[in-house]
Amino acid sequence: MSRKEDILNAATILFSQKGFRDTSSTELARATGVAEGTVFYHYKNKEELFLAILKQVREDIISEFEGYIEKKEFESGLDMIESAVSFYMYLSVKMEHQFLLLHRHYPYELAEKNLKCREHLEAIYNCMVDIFEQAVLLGQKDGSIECRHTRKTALIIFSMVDGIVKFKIYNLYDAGALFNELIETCRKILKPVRS
Amino acid sequence: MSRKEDILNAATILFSQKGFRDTSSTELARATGVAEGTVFYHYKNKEELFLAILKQVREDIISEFEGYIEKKEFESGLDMIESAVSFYMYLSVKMEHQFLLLHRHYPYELAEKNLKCREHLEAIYNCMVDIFEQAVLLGQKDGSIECRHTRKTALIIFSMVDGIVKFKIYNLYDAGALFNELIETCRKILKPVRS
DNA sequence: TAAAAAACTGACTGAGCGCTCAGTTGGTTT
DNA sequence: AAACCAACTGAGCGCTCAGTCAGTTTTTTA
Repeated sequence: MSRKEDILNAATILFSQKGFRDTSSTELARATGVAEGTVFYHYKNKEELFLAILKQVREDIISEFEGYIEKKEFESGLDMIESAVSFYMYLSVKMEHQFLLLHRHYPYELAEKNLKCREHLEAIYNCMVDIFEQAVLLGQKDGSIECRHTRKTALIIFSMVDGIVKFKIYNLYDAGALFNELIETCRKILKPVRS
Repeated sequence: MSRKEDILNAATILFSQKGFRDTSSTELARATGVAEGTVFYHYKNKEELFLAILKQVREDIISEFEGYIEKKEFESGLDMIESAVSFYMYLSVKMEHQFLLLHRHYPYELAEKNLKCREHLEAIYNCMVDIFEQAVLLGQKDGSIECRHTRKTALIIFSMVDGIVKFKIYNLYDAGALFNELIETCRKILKPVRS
């Protein structure tokens, strides 16, 4: 792995754990095992390094999700939603640093003034909500799901899962303990009413 | 209002908008209209000021919620849940600075090393989840709600609403547009299955 | 009304910050 | 062997920061 990648990887962890502002360039250099100047040789400043990280996060998360959706076969739309929820929870552990970074405030602050940053964030969220939406659409066709507003329902399911993951990340509640309940809740929200 | 309160109020807004680290003591002083030394006369350092803010947030949010629950009469447990959800969304606008502060990462980071901070955060979340739980319990008694795990269900409903509010705060999606859908989703999650 | 106490001031400090740049290195080309 | 180059180094620069403190003003007390 190149030095440039080393710096990016170390910075991903440090920024996610300590925050962008609270991670000094001295720390970045020491964590990577290079001189401070090397950091700025590869990235012209801290902000550019952060954007490079976000680009990487975007590519990693999207390729993970799309790879998963492509590979797996789903019995129904409802099954696809449940799978997507499970996979999101699994990814939040596997890619904990990246997810922690996305649950910090800095990216959204930077997005206010930096178009590229906003683009990365939107790409990440759109990819994920799109998959939920696809699943709802599929379920509406095959009859496993019944709901009025496809996009809005996808958003609500997503925000519910994301909210649970946030609780875990912030050490407020254990997300794992809520997993079964979460899947059951999805079914309740989406399953056709038997009347 | 005393100077001390002035500083606390100005700091609440600045910390919520710019973050703890990115708000300098010079800025705090200028925003309040006092000398820099005055800030440190009343609060021995920035962290203590932050804790004082969090204590205030805790008291304000809890008194708002408890005041609301005490005053209002609810037709049923389900009605109480819906009211609580609405009230949470209403409060997130009315007390936008306080809510924004709670959606930042800093409080949870400080909570890792500062017991008092952790206590404030837990008190805030417990108060809110408790109200949701009370409503679920009430609904289980009066038949308007059917669910297996009271606390877990309360947590999921809460995290869903909190997730939606986060989207609004981070400028990703408009929470208002999702309000009706949100209430409808609560009903789906909680209403007894008519079979 | 004088003394004491509390509130307040703002210039100042040392530490730490992001970032620069002149210089070194080791490998490749001429 | 001379010239070249990208990669890398780390001391140091200008600047900002949280926090201090000696001194002043305002309020309370006796």
